Amino acid sequence: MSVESMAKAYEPAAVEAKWYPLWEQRGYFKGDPDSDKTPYTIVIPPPNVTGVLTLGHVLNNTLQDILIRFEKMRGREICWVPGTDHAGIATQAKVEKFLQETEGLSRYDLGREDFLTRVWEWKEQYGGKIIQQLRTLGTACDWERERFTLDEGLSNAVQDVFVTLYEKGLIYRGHRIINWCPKSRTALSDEEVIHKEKKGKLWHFRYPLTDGSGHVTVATTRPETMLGDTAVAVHPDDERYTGMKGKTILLPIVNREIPIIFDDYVDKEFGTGAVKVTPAHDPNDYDMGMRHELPMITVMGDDGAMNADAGADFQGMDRFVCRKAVVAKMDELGLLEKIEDHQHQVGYSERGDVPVEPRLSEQWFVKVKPLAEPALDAVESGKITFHPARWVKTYRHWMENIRDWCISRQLWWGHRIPAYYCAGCGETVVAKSMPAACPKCHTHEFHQDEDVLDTWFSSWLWPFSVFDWPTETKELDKFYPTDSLVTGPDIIFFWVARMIMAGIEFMGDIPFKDVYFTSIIRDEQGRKLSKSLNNSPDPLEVIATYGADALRFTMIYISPTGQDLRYSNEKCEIGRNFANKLYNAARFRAYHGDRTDQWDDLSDLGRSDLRPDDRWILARLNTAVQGATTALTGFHFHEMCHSLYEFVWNEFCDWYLESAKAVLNGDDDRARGTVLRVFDHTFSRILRLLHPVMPFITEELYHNLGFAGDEETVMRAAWPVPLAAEQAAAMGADEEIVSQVASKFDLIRNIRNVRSTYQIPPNQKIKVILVPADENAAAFLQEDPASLAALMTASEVTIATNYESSGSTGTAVGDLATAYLPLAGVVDIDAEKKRLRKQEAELLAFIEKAGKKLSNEKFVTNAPEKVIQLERDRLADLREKIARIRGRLESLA
RNA sequence: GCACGCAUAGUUCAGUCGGCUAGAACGCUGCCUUCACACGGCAGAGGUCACAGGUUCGAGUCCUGUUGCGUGCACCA
Repeated sequence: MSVESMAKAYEPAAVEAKWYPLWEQRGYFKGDPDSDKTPYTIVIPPPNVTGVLTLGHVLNNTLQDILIRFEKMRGREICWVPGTDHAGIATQAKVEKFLQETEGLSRYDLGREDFLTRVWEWKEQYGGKIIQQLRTLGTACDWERERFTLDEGLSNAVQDVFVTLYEKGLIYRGHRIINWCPKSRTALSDEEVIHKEKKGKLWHFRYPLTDGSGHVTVATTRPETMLGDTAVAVHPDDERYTGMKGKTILLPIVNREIPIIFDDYVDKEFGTGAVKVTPAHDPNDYDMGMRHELPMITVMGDDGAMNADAGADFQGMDRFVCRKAVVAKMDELGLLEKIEDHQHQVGYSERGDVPVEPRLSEQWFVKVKPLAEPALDAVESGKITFHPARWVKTYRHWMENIRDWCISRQLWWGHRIPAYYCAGCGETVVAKSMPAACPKCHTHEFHQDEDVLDTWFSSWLWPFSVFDWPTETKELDKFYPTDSLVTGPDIIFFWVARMIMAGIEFMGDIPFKDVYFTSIIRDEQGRKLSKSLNNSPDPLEVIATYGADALRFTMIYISPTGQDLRYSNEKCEIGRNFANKLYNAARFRAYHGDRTDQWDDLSDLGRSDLRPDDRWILARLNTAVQGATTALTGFHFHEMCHSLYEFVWNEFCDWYLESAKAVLNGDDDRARGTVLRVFDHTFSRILRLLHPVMPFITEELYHNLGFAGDEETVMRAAWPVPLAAEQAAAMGADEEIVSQVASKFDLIRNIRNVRSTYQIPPNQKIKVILVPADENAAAFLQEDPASLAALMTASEVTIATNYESSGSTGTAVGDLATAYLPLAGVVDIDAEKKRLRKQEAELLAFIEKAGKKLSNEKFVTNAPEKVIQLERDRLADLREKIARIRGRLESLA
């Protein structure tokens, strides 16, 4: 590609639009079950079919894409299965709202069948938007395998599982108190209830004793439930109430006679020590009700309004309206003793965002304890690894205290429960299809259970249902168990734990080996992103402004390990600027001609063929390759981005590229060729290392610089491996060169500092005389004076054993040498002394510290020899350097 | 209440096994349209590693406690 056709700044839009369709068409993302390669599989956490791309998805899917592309380059047969979740409540609510707004119809107007037809229509038209949006991000998903949790195959798996668990006795139907969402009018699982800290009131009511001998004061946060009270409970040891044994209470307003019961559950210290008991509307009261065989009176309907059993005065009232009415009535009756402010936790429906109502009803449950035990063991034993590991504790706590999972939902959108009830005798038959005849009464008439299943009852099967389980497909054989799961810690119970249970139960094997929990994204003020705060940036806009690569890189670069991530759009400048840096390094390369022929393999090059700076960059590249590989295999994405960023920017561009100019702008063709080979070799590796994070620009530049053929891709290039130790040694790309060149850069920096002090224009070339600190330094500096001159912007670099400065001369004291800069008329003796004295003071502080350490006998006797020697060497170096500074100061005096 | 996490430069964060002068980005100061890049370069300023103890030759790092912030779980009506 010609330099002229390359714009000065990188423009990602066209590049990104060009590559994605090519990748997809050429089938680079396809997972082949017949391949001989070791598979590497990821199943996407299926986003809601109603969803649009959020930053959370960007982070999550970028991480998966990094793993997939990394493992593909490492030679694995990759398979990343995408798809969407039917998201029961969310989708049903969304379509209901849509129908209400567009046609003024409710789901009841349409009826179940027609409503479902409309939801499917809606799904076809508007659903799965996010699937298209993910392509914009560059994700290497195997789109031909896209699945939907409500498609035919997955529904089959769901039914199969339901029937199996029922037959094993792990699914049962029971009359229990469950969490009810009055807005969505459905049961919820415990996990779908969010506890919010709320300021409330504690009302103290007087409940008169039936015999007229006084009253008991009860405290409640929920006055409306008193209409369903069937007892008052006190602690058996509470002396205040010992005389109440056998007595009853005449429940005010309702005028129902209810017993006083004695139960350990009651806390004597709280409130008045007496609790009103409403078994149908409180889980604890329900337990007491069961223990004491109390009647259970439901006083509310499914919409949260009071029913007939609440009494004619309250029937039809909303629960919160009724609360006020009951308090007013009690006050009127003179039975309201006092009202206290009370801070407490109120359970809210995750989806409906209204307080949940504990409600007694007939629901289906999964008995999870037997499933949880092996699932806990899989994580504790290390068969499954969590990253970061601390989530294991959270997981363990939940698994050890797990309660049965309420799986029935009073919705229409979802997998219908495969239970059939005989019209004749009421017999329940659980089967994948409507039974032909009742096994008991031989009736042929059945009706299917009206309820559908919790959405998570299909997603927990996702890692194998996407491969058409229970059919024994070759995909299932090849790609299960999957390798890594990337997801948010917020769904560890909803999804991760349950997938582990299902995998072990139905496949007999764990569903994945590693689980990486992503950061939670917050805005700059640390608030969670939410629609209502209007602080959720639209990733598509960000991509349009900065590019997908920039967004991807930035997200990973700024996400701290295992903590929340603070995001703002401006931070995408990090990724954009970095992409631009890479692009311009490529542009620089293009100025200097076509790709070299032997760019990939440098094994013919020996130490003497290479300049110190070439050897240095090859050694640093080795470190970068090792670092990136270790970081990625350990799921340290953030670390990988930081180290590559620094390598590319601070080492490759700031130093190597500048040093290369010394040769490239010269006229030694052989030397030019070698430097270009080293450049091409290093830059091609940089592009490969960065490809998983920044797929578009790396592919573009890999082609532009001729590293890939027309039909090829950087995706199929091998992941870089460090040089073998012998080869690195033969090339002189070793520790010694790294340390020498670091010292050289220190010297150059010192010289630049002098230039800066005297405001020498950056392009003005000056004479530099170097007096090396010792013979090694002298030999090293002699090796490549050209790069020294280039990096110092020197007209002439003289290496001398000593130098008698005369007149106006600046001095730079570095590790390798003292540099003299004859600068006629600009050097200020006082400024010069000041600068040197500052350097002297700094060194002195370190010398004292090191001296103290070494004169400490305990240090010398206890510390490892290596550490002591290091300290001695350091002290010697510091002393040598400070002597040079002092010498110079004397000569200035 | 229980559990987990966090506290390092103005800000957001790195800092591996305890060991060389604690790093980066953004921001800040000065110089520079220089030949890949002003989405840039060069030079620089900026730190009581929350606090108090302890272990150690040596602590940002390990231990104990304190304070502050955050998250998860939990039936206190």
